[in-house]
Amino acid sequence: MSTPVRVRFCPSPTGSPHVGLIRTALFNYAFARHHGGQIVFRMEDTDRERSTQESYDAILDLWRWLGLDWDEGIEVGGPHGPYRQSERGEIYRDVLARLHESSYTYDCFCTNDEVVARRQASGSKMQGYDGFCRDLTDDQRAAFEAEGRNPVVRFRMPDGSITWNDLVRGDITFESENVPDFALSRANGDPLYTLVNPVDDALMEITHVLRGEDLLSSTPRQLALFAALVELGVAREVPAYGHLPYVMGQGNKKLSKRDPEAHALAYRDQGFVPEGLLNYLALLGWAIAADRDIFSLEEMVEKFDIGDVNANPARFDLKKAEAINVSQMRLLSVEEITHRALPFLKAAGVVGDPVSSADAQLLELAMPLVAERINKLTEAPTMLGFLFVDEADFERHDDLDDTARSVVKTAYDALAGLHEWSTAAIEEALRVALIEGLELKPRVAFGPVRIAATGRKVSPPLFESLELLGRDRSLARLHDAMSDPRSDSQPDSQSD
RNA sequence: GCCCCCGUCGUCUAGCGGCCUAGGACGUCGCCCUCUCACGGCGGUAACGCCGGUUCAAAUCCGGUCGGGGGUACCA
Repeated sequence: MSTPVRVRFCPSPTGSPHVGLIRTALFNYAFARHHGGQIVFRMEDTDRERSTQESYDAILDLWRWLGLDWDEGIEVGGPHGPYRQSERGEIYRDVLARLHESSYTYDCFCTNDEVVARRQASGSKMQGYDGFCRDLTDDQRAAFEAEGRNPVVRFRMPDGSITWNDLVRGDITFESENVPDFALSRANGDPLYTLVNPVDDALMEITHVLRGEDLLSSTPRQLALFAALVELGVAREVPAYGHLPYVMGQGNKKLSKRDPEAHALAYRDQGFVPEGLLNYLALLGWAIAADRDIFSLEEMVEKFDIGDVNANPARFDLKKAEAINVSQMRLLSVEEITHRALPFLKAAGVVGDPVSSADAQLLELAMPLVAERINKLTEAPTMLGFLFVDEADFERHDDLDDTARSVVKTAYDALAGLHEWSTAAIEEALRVALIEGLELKPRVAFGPVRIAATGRKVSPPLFESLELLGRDRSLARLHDAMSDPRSDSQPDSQSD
């Protein structure tokens, strides 16, 4: 009987959440759910300078939008709380005291400049802390304190080597001599990530740590600390570690917060569906099968194996992300697309909030026309606006030249006498008048009519659109278009 | 400098010794479908960084080399 899997989401609420953060969360999610395990969500807000409530809220928004749920942690509570590290100061102070009692740590009074100066003086090529304060005498301590210096607490790295079997990369070994003693708390007493992250993993009984490759080199330090925590009875066991590959941007650098495509929330705002973003992110380092790349979160959970994760960095490709998103959108029903597009339609003022019953009815008829041709939810308002706008506010976004206006006139004449205002009748009338009568190519014939009726070169299918627009509005717009050039000149001025 | 990670089409990847004259997807190019757009269909393009070894056989295993990335904080 193996111990149940427990993983954690542990973002730092600094700035706008990054897609790499989501990728990491997604893999943790898939791993935990695949094994029927639990997910703990804690906020690592020990950096008081950079942590913000705004960022905290954005992270929660994002997780909820994506549907990455958790079992324990912020917002939902649990037996190992509180789940904001800023509220766990007491716990860290206690652990620090116990580590100190057992001489796992020591006070260090050095400034960074002093360390660098000593390194240079000795001609050492090593960097990082040199262990100067490891064995201070009482007199030395007193001297530093007399200077008014406050010490940081450093962890005493044990001798030997540290090896772990990385879930993604296999055996990795560091020699301790290459891992300098590191600080666990600031001189002002504030705990640092180096302490807080392993301590909480221990206390929250995390069994598997899947995190970004950027943290790989801090793993030997955490493992050494963990060994001490186990000795002290703070930790039950050392979790397994797996380091996920980087998400790269353009060129050969990490996708940074500077890159616009790094901001996860932007995808929601640009009209991606969560299924699309998640599916694309899953592809960054993992594949469900050799010949398939469209799948649901549920399918990912079912098939996910951390051992299958690729160790090499993946470049974020917006084009592919968009393509995957389109594929996911096509899998949604018209009703679902309508539901998802509604906030965008409201925001654009295409429909009111709440939606009137007339608009709701029209929407139900119109959405089938656009659901399968929009690639992002934000395209819905652009495509549907012409149907909902008041006639007084209707405007044409594309121009008509004289030839086009004469086509519109012919179309108007053909439609004005129509007995039945249906898609089929409209199409028949326009084809007879324009294709057969004027002998025009379809695109030359219908383009001007489209612009006249919808205001744009791109719209839902024309005949259906005219039917939905209704006879009166359609004819009025055509009439307006054929007689009202947007320039100063009048249409009949040239016949003088 | 030192330490660690990584190396298959432009990009994401499949491949875990023979099924590979290396498969899929995105991109790109050409064609088809077509009332616009989007979708869709067909076809083309394009990769195992290099050098050694192990083996009857290597993209797959080993060593080296080169290249890329990260770390080397009182950030996370």
